[in-house]
Amino acid sequence: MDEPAALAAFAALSQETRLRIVRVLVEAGPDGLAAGAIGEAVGAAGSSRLSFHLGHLENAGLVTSRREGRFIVYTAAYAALGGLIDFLTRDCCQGHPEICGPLAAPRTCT
Amino acid sequence: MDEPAALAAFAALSQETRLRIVRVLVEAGPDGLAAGAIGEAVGAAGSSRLSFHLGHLENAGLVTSRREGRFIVYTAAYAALGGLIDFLTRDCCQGHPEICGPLAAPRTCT
DNA sequence: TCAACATTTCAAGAAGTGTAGAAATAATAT
DNA sequence: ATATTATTTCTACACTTCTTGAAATGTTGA
Repeated sequence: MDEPAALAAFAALSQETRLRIVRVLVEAGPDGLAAGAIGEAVGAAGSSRLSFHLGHLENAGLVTSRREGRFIVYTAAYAALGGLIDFLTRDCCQGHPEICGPLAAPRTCT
Repeated sequence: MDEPAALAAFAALSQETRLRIVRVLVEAGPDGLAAGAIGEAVGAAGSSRLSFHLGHLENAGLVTSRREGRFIVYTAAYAALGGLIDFLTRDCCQGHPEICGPLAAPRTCT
């Protein structure tokens, strides 16, 4: 992930509704979730607002979409999220690995 | 780091000048850098623009400041950056550790 | 105390972002 | 064909953010 992509990702995640969408999609797993279900989960059902935010996230590369019958199913882009984590980690250790200490330790899933 | 703090951090990092400031400060290490030096490094010297962005970053908890004689010295808040990385990592693995795979691997400094 | 330096605060305008409702598109079922 | 369901696109407006220049604040040295 390069700087422009990271900027876009940060901008996408800096909005409550969008951050919620990403979390919901991450929980949903690789199968993804239809727009309607996402809307219900984040409290923006059937609205143009949802489309707006989903579009923003897709633009930033944090989610992908596919049509499935009547539904449009969104999925978290795990690779992009990982790339963002790497970007931050790199930034934080830049030239001074000793500073970050615990940051360089493995992060495990709880 | 909780959700509101993460939102503020993402918002702070979603701006080119501010992202540059953070990178410069991380490189500078724990001694930090005076506002003037930061301004030169990021191409916003002697401007109120710089203050605006530094204030934004400080508000988000990503940098701290202290007066040193005539200078005001800013330092990267490494703990906050680490907290943000943890937040993202947690989000990404939420309920589905097997999904993230490589994300759960140790991140090392290069 | 006065002058110079480093940085911030203030005020105003331009640009960008988020929200809401109505109309448009796409797929399915009758 | 028509109606129904799912979602997006369009338009307009309120709100926030970024930038700029001028004035104010705090610190040091002569």
